[in-house]
Amino acid sequence: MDIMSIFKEQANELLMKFGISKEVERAKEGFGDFTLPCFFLAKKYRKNPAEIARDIANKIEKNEYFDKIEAVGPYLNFHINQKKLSEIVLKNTLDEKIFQFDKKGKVVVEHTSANPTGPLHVGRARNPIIGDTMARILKEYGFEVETQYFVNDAGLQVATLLWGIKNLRNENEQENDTKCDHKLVRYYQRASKMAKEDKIVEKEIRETMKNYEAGEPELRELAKKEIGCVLSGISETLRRINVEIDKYVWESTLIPHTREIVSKLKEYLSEENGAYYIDFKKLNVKLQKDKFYLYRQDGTTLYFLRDIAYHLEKAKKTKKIIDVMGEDHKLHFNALREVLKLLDPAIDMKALFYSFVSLPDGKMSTRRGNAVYLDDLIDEGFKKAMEIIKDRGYDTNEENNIAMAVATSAIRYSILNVQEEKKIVFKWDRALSFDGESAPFIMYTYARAISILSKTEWCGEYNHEKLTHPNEIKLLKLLAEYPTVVRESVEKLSPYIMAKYAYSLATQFNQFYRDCPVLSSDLNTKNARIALVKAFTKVMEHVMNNLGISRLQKM
RNA sequence: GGGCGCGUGGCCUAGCAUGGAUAGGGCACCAGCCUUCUAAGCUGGGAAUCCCGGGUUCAAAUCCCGGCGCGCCCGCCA
Repeated sequence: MDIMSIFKEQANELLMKFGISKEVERAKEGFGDFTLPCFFLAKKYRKNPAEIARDIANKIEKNEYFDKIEAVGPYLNFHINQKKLSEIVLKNTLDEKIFQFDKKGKVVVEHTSANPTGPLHVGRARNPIIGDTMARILKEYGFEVETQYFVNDAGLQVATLLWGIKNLRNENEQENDTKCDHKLVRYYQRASKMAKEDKIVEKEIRETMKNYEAGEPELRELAKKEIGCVLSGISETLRRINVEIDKYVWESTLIPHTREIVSKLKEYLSEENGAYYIDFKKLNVKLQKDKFYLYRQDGTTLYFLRDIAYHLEKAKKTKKIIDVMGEDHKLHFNALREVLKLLDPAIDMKALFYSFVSLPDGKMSTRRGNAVYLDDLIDEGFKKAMEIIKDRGYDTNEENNIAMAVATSAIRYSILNVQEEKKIVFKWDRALSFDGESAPFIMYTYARAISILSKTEWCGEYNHEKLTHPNEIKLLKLLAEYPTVVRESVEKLSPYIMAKYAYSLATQFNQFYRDCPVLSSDLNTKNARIALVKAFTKVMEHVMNNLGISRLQKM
């Protein structure tokens, strides 16, 4: 239930009586709640906007939803009736109607899909954090969400890893890392370096890829074991930052379907030295390039083809598909969408693109070995949090829980708090910020609220008219925004809208906390304030859940 | 060279879609606030040519055109 729109519609209705169909806008802080800038009426009435605003303000009928409708210069400002506001917000939040959204059917959200050649690094981490958060918000909005990870076990990168494991691993080598992703990445790094310098190695890797696609049992076995192991390392890291993937789809399982798909695309195909590509000139689609290769000269499949097969597979489940991808995939995605349009016109594909996370001195790359691993960042955050809480009298178990929750939530938030299309330059102190606009700030605020509730018994009754302090009213208004925030995050496919909301909600609660004592107030005020704190914790729980930020009762 | 995205105090960031009222936050810095619901908090302060130049408009950070800078893409890699 969208509470703010109830008030907005009331305002629009009042204006309809003047023949004004332009909708009111949200007013700036200090100018009421909604406003109608009257400039656009100036020509029609041949009067200056301020005069028009004044005229309307004099004639307009108020109703129970508004206290005051006044002209301020050329603006007509609407002030919401506070009692009506507190009544509606408290009631609908406490009985959870504010969290009810229409059911919207299935959607597949693909995210992360990092090559299983090594540990997740901080550059890659933007994908699961944005993807998982988007999936959570879609769920909240009423979608039935399935998240998927496309496991690239068929391409050149993975063949490089397999070749490396087969040829470079020896029993004398110390493999101190306990996680496979960290243990095996060295072979990938060495093998790709060798392939660059040595034509024979490169040829062998291509041979490996070919044999793997052809289904050679020994290689299949090796891949299943070792890639599976790297992947379990990656998913363990993901779990540490509260990311759970519903389904892993291995690329190699799709290769058998590719022949059939290609036969349907025959009329758009061209051949060059035995390699096949889709010619976008034949599709009459203008992209930055025309040739999208499906098969190599040696007959092995290419990512573009496998991705077509994968998306058709997704489309069997639902036509609504959302891909979370780095901005480097934009051209690929546009081409993919065009091809899928031919194969299944009902497919509704959307993409959430994000820009890269780089290091101050340039790109992060597993292959080049200059990446900051996500596991290391989490460990570092854990240490930092431990340092802060070690003298606060928690037992070891609690300490570990709190420090881990703080570290992982802080990392998630530092990514989510930036608009997706802005690039991020990684800095340790920024990624692990615990003050100001950060997850720990939000978690701390929540813990404060919980602490109040834990110190009192509440009868469940309240008189909403007791809430009159400006910081009570502001908090109520912000709570009322929740459904709008969810909807906007979904419509714009932008989790950061939710992240910004979490911060403003926490900030506003802290203002309330400072000015409006709960437990020491007279009984009626106390009960109303408890209701408000309760409402706040309910909304905040949903917000934190949307963002994948852990909730702590104490910290 | 072409395409896409970004450019806001020392650093980071919101606002830009749908032009409007003092450009909102955070970090860092300075000065304050813990005998009263958790100081990971709160209050106050200094700090901005909204990349540059044109244009549209009563009004431009926001729209249009032209530059500049940065990132990404233009692979029989993914």
